[in-house]
Amino acid sequence: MKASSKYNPQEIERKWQDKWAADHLYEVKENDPKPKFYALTMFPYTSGDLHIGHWYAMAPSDVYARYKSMQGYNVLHPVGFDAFGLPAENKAIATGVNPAEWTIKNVENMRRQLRTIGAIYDWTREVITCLPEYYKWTEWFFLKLYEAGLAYRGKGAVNWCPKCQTVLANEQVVDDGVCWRCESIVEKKQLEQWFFRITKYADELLEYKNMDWPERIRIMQTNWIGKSYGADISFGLDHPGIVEKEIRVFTTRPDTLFGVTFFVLAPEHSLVPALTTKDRKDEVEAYMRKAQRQTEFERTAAETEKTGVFLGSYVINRVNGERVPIWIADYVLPQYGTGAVMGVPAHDQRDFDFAKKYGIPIRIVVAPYDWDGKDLEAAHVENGKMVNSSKQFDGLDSEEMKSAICDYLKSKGWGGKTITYRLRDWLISRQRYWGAPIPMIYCPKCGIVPVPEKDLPVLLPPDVEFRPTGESPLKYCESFVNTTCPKCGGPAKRETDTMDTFMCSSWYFLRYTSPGYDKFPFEKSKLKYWMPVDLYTGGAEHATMHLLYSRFFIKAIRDMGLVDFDEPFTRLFNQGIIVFQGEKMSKSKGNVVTPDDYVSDMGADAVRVYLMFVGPWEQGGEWNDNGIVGMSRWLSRIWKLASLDYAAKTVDADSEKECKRVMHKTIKKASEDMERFRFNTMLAALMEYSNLLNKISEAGSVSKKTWDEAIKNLLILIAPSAPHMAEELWVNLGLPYSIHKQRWPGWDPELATDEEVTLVVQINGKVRDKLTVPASISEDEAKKIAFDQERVKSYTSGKDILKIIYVPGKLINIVVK
RNA sequence: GGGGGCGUAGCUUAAGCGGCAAAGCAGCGAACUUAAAAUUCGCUGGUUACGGGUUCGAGGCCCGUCGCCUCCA
Repeated sequence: MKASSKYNPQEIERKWQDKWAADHLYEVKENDPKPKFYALTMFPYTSGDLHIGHWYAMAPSDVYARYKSMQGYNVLHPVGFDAFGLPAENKAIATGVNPAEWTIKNVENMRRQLRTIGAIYDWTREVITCLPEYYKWTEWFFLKLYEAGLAYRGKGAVNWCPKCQTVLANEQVVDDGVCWRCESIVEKKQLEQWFFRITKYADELLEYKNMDWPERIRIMQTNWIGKSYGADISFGLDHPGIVEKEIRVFTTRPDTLFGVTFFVLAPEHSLVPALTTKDRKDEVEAYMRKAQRQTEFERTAAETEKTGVFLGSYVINRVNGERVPIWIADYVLPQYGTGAVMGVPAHDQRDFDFAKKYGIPIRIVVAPYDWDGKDLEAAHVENGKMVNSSKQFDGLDSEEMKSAICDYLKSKGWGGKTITYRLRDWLISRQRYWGAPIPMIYCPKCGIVPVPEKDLPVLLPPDVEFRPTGESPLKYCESFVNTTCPKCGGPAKRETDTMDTFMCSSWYFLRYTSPGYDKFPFEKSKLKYWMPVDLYTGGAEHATMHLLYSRFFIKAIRDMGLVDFDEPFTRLFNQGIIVFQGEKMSKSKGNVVTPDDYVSDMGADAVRVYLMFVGPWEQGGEWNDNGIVGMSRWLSRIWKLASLDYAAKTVDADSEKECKRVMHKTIKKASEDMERFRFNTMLAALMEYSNLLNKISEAGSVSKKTWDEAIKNLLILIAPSAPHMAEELWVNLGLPYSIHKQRWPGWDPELATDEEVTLVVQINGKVRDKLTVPASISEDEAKKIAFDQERVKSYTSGKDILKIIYVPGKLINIVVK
């Protein structure tokens, strides 16, 4: 039984992975009397290699899933691959290798790497989004969204990435206006594209119904949706040669309407050429060209100086009949609101700077409550009392003014209260090959016709030519493009754009519930059993992309009657980032840590345990080669402890008690830390526990029975974290296979509390003595003992005792003078 | 510029309520060894970023400064 005295992870890890698989130990069934728990980790993109970041996402979530399973839940913890996407296609363009081949090869490698983690993945449920059996249903969902009026074709200024040769959704343009994937500067293009009507759900997306999500992510989504209350206001236009008689603006500050002293259009605004007077023409055109060259970020950043040009013409502020000069300025963007804003320098800092620069009057209409009548040094953006706004409104508080002016505008037909959102509809067309085809047909007679359901999937043609220009090969694939109209049977052309891969990831968690089902995207009864996801873990970078899209998707199909819940992910948790040498790991910096070497060297259990120990999971941590060695040594010490032939020598009651007490304390601590994902502190507690057991083993101070129980619990507590080692030691002790089917232990609160405590005695806040007393000691008794101490007497004799502070179980502080 | 978070031993992190500043690694020493590695035992290591305040008592609370991260503009 004690044959293998040395910890040899290479040998046992492989052995148990094979045995668990052969025994179908982790395959999950729905007909289980235990309560269900769906623990999901964001599936990886098929980049080809599993790096340490993947491990950091997957190993701790596996620990938690295992813990839930030992607690008596029927746990679904699946894995799959996000397999469509640009890198595969770029590879094809560069090297000629087929994207499907490249991807599947990567899947195979990553699958092999994933198996080394030793997770409880049920591999029978694996999902790969680029396989026809999966993307058939992605297309099917597109058709359903189209039928529901949630997918439409629209024209607009879109984000175009010149390097990826495709359009991007707003969410996919990050930081300084660059592509989220390749960091090229994004350009604007006018194109016809497919959109999903996510804005229809803007309000419901702000509800976060029954969602236990980090505040941070909710704030990011709320900011992204950007609901703002304000007013829509019409300004009069009377210009020879222009049919329009008004320009409308949106503002969140209708209360400042009487303070308007200039009016700004985006340089791209369609009325700009007509509104430009002859003498201003050259200057205006030069300015428009300059604006075009700048990125959105450069134009709107707070640091860049605001510039503009007067057009020479005017709008009418209807509430006071004033002629307001029209300017163009690059800080106004055509795609936000109406591409026009009213300039109120007294109450908006950007407008203030602009007015100062060009000598435009600054008129105060919202007076600060303590205003002395002097000019402002900076814009007054807070509330105040209305002035200079006609008799009807002067004296109102600016908050009251907001609704008063809106009512007034409405009564005159000049506008009124309105709500706007920053959120735009989700642009899902991609001019690329490696994605799920959009199942639509263009017929010269019938127009846009959806592919009938029975003809799904629209398959990607395997034999296409990848051009170095980056253009989609589908456009030039005759056999793909040319088809017949399902309505009239005449010749027609297929849509050659494919779907944004975020569409694939908006429903993959549904597919895990019904592996291989071919009549529908999921089996309704199984979906009903598992969904919603109880715990979803992954990186925070998906806050306004994947996580928002998935929420929209579920709401959309709920309204079609396909599911009966409102939100896909009940609890969300974001792990932090593992850095190396103080920097985020990236291929370009060449500081990527590959887990494979560490796994073959020290074992998967050591890597798992180390990643759990580097810091709180949500915070991430620093990868350090020395650190993992320490963890590996600790596992070796546990190996030794659990393998040694324990013999009781001098059994004493105190040691027995202490052993049991620490055991119960450790169970308590480990359970509580598990619930909070504080794996690092859980392991610290397990270390202290194993250190104690080590001392006991040398002294032989507890009975064999107590020892066996202590070791048994140690192994169970470490089983989720180091599953291979725990299983091997468990079986070696002759205990019934498998440790992973054992119940997580409970603790006895009475046994977990200390019988004796150390009471600190302070004089004037300084520690002067320490007493060991029974935990149940009364206040009077404690004080009496404290004052009996010689050390205490030496500090108190001859002095006045002003105050005694007693904190039960902690300290006595005697204040003397 | 605004919101949020963080700053504790050389490194990575602990200290639910304000109440003994801890652990792992690294470092040093010892045992074992011909020697080393490995292992075991022991030790060292602190102005809790800085400056003020509240309190009997502050790593924690309040105010200010500096540095880093993050979201928004």
